[in-house]
Amino acid sequence: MFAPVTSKPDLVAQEHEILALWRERRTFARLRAQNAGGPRWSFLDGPITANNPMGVHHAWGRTYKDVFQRFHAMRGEDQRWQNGFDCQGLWVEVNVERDLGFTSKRDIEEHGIAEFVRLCKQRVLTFAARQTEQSIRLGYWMDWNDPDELLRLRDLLGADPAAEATLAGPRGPVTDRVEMLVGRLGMPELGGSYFTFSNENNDLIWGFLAECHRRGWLYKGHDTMPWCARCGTGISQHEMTEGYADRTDPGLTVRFPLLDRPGEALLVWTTTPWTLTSNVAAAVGPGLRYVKVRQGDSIFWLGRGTVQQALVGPFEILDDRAGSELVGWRYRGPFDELPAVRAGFAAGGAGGAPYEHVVVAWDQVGEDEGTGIVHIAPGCGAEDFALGKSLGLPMLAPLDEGGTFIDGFGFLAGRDVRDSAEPVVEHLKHHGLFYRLEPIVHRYPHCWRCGTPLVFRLVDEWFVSMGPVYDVPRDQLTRQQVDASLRYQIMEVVDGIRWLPSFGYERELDWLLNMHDWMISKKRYWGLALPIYDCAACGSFDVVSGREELRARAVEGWEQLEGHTSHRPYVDAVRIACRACGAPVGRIPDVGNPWLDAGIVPFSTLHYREDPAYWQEWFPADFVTESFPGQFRNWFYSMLAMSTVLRREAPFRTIFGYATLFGEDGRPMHKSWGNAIEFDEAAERMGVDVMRWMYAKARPDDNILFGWHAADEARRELLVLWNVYAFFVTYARLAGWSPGVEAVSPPTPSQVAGRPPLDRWILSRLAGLAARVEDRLANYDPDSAASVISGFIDELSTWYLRRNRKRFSRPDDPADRDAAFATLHLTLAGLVRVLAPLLPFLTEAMHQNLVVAVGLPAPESVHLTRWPAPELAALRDPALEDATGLAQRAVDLVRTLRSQAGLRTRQPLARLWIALPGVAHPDLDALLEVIADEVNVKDVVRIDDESELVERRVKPLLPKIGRKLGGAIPAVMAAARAGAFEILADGSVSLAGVVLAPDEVELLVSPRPGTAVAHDDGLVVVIDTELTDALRAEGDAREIQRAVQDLRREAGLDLADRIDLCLDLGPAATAVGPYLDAVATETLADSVTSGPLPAGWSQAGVKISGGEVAVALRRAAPGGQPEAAHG
RNA sequence: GGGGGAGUAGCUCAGCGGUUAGAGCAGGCGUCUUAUACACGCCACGUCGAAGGUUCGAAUCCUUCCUCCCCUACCA
Repeated sequence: MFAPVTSKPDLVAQEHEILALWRERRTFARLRAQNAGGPRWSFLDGPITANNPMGVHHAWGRTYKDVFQRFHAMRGEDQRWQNGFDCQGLWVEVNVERDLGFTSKRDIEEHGIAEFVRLCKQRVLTFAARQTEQSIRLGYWMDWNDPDELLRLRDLLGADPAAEATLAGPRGPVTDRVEMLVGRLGMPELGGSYFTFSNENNDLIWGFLAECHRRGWLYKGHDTMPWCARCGTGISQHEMTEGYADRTDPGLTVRFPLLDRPGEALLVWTTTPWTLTSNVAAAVGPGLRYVKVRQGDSIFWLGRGTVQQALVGPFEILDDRAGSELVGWRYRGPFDELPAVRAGFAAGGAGGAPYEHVVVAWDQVGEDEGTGIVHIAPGCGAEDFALGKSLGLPMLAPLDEGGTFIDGFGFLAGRDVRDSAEPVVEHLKHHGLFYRLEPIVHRYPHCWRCGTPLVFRLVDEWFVSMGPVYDVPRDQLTRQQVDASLRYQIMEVVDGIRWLPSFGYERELDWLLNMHDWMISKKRYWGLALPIYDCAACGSFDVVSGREELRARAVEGWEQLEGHTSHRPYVDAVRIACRACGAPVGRIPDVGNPWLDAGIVPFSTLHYREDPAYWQEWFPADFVTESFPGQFRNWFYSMLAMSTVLRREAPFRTIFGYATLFGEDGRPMHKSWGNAIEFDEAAERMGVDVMRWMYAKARPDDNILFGWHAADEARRELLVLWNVYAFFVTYARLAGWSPGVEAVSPPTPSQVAGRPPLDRWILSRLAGLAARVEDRLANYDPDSAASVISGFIDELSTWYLRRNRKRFSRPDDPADRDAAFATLHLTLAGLVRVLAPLLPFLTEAMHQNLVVAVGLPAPESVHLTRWPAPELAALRDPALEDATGLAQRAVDLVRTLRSQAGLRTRQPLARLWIALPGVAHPDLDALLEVIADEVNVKDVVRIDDESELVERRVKPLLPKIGRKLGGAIPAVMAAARAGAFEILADGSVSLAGVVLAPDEVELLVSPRPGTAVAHDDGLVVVIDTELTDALRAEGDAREIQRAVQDLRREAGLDLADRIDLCLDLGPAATAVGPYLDAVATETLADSVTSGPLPAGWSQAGVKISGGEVAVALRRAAPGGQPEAAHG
């Protein structure tokens, strides 16, 4: 017997029950065991940063991951089920700093790097545990670590990283030092999620870098890079994605007095006053015109095209020269008295001779902004650096890592660059160099992590060369050219990948073509220790390929690393002998760009090094998916680059990208905007199946607008399904119906041949659904799968069930009733399997009741069943589906007609005529009865010739005749609309003085007003609107019945309660009398009496055609009627 | 700054040469229903961002402009 089902389910409570059920029965472990050894489907998880609780935007991607994994599991495919956590890098550092109240790198060093790194590891474990719990709540099936164990490990790490501890692994307990256990997480002996801080991950990155070095692609660059003063690190081009934001800066115009032209000065504009301290040149455009102007006592030089924007107040033009004539003029710099400037100029530029400020030519100079004369500080700007390098100018670098002016910069020394604008301006004013200051708003790069505006700083960083860009199309490159350029090799790999949506392919290629070399170093603490050994003695450098090599080559400090993971500070202690000169050399202090950590995952997690056979089996991944904004230059890129270097092949076959999640108002979720929804809150208020349904239905390449209203909409849809299920269970319980064994064996067409056409129809639709959804999911098209399912639920509810409702509640034909139950049961049980990957909880709840609770010999979880399409395939009957579709449309047409004629459906009609030209199907007669029943018509008459019921129209086909007729078109169209045409014998049409060939027009039929409606297939329906007294009386009886049913509900009666009924019919009594038996049956009335209504009964009035009628009822005394209760 | 996309009903969007511009949601009215949750029917003259142009015909193609979004960038 099925367990009772409420029509108002508590989905959230139910989800918690299902989670407990899965835990208790170890359902996921059984699924893995069941599929072990099956054909492989390799999914590679993009690691989620374990730095905060997961958000609803993560839940979107994780829903996709779970849907596809569950789907492939239902096809019997073996999978790895490994989640990943991204662990290293600035994300974590910034939060740990914040927790500790740190504001600079000095704070970290004073606190101790070892302790800081340990806190970073602990933070990762904290949020890995948290995200694990949340993911489990989402129904995301993965080989999760026990979150409590992760937290225990975190606490042990905090207590004593060197202590021994034991973890339970899939192959038995593993004992090691706590720190090393943390480093071994995700390895086969421990199982569970992979962590990018793992020993294996870091070691394989060393191998990758060593390989880059072996090929000569790794180098140290000396350049001005964008730099975050707060984080104390360079920002690579890869990280600039979300780094630009509008910012207001001082737009400062200053005077550079000319040494050889007394009283004259260059006017120079800058938005970064601090860089004036390091000015070495002023650049003019050699092709631009420059003018000398007088303003009061002052004489300035500036670009002719800039005088309006740059000058304040009246001026007089005294001279006009080409920029090239200004080149070589000497001027006095704004900060010449600073020791650092004097020293730098004395040392000179590339030539070594002492240097003076001078005007130089630069073809990049424009006149759109500023004064047409550009202040050049090669130590403070990327383009300045390039220019300075080409001209051999001296370079002044005023800032240290923390963005503080270094010694030698006088009154600015020790001052933070972010607070330097005002003192610089004061200094200029004091020295008479100030001209003008006004704020300017412009796009300026900011640190992607902490939001601090970046400065440009002269630094040494390490790069992986992407190779040359050739000035020819890709298909004209030679083999040698490609072999010499990593970027083109990656492009070749990209060619072999399926990109969804397809524009991803173009975008990735575009990025690859335009990207700069990959800056991999970060002057930070928590991250991959770059295995680069840069020898100060001889200037050569070496890259160590792994921890084993380091051990073998260590000449000192190994004992300090022993027992620790290869992180700072312990790894910094090790020195090796320089291969070139033999001197002991230590590691550079830099850590790695975090995308190295995620990019190596196709190798590290698949045991590339330790188990090549395993790697061969699972590489490349069949599928990866992440949100695409930003990932083209991050995870996608780093995986592609690393796989290309190591193997020159694609690390994944299909990549599925999806867009961005916003709040319901279309803006990014933001706590202070009130549109943010936390994952936990969403899960416990809307339920995760509702969330998953929203995600599944969203178009992946569109942004999703997530909110409570959207959730209500999704929930309503799920409740339609739930209500079908609740209906089924309610009536099956009332009827005492249970499914037989045949309910779980694939039904054959002959088994269902005797059932009514609508039964066979819904089963055919189900079979089609399973096939279609399989096709969609196999092609990574989840939204289309969801909408197909949506359509099916709709027709199951509003057509199949609506039409067949009575069959479930009537005992008069038990065979038919059982057929209805069996059909609906099979349909629901099958639908649940098709939906299982998308809605794991709702479907499991239904499966438990529909299949498991009644003892059917089937898997104990819907997620252990196989994809149902193959076993259902034989039930497909396209011809029946077509015929039924026609009937559905006919019903729609009749409803429209009734509505137009003011005849409610409750009022029976004598007959309708229907024309079905050319339709023949063995079930047609039965379907016509379905129509008659649905629209409450006594008799359906099929006619072949609809000509008397319709009028003809002609529709000229404009695309065909447009060119030919030209200006005559308006007249032709008007004639067609007016019906002023003649159909000639050969089928051509004459109108408005023109004859159109048969293939130039379309002949249509349309209803004569007030009678019928034609449909596109030539389907025509007409109703007989004439009402006889008998029809009216029957309609009245139905009206009374409706009133009684409403009254039952008002009185709070149960579905099966029997009643005593009393009617005060008045003059209508005679006419309605013959139909009262039927009313009694439908309303479960044991007795029907007439006359004045008894006091104390529930009462109501109802209008019928014959006047006003009053009804009253009460619950009948139990046992008053021997007949068994039936709905 | 460069490149791309988009501006259509209150909201989300479809239509992308064919004369009467559609759908879903929200709203209004009605119908059906002891599955009370729905569903169905009807209701949209909206300057199709603005202005020009091409055409028999423009939301659709072209030009200019306005607004927004995305990608991209070393601009002072």
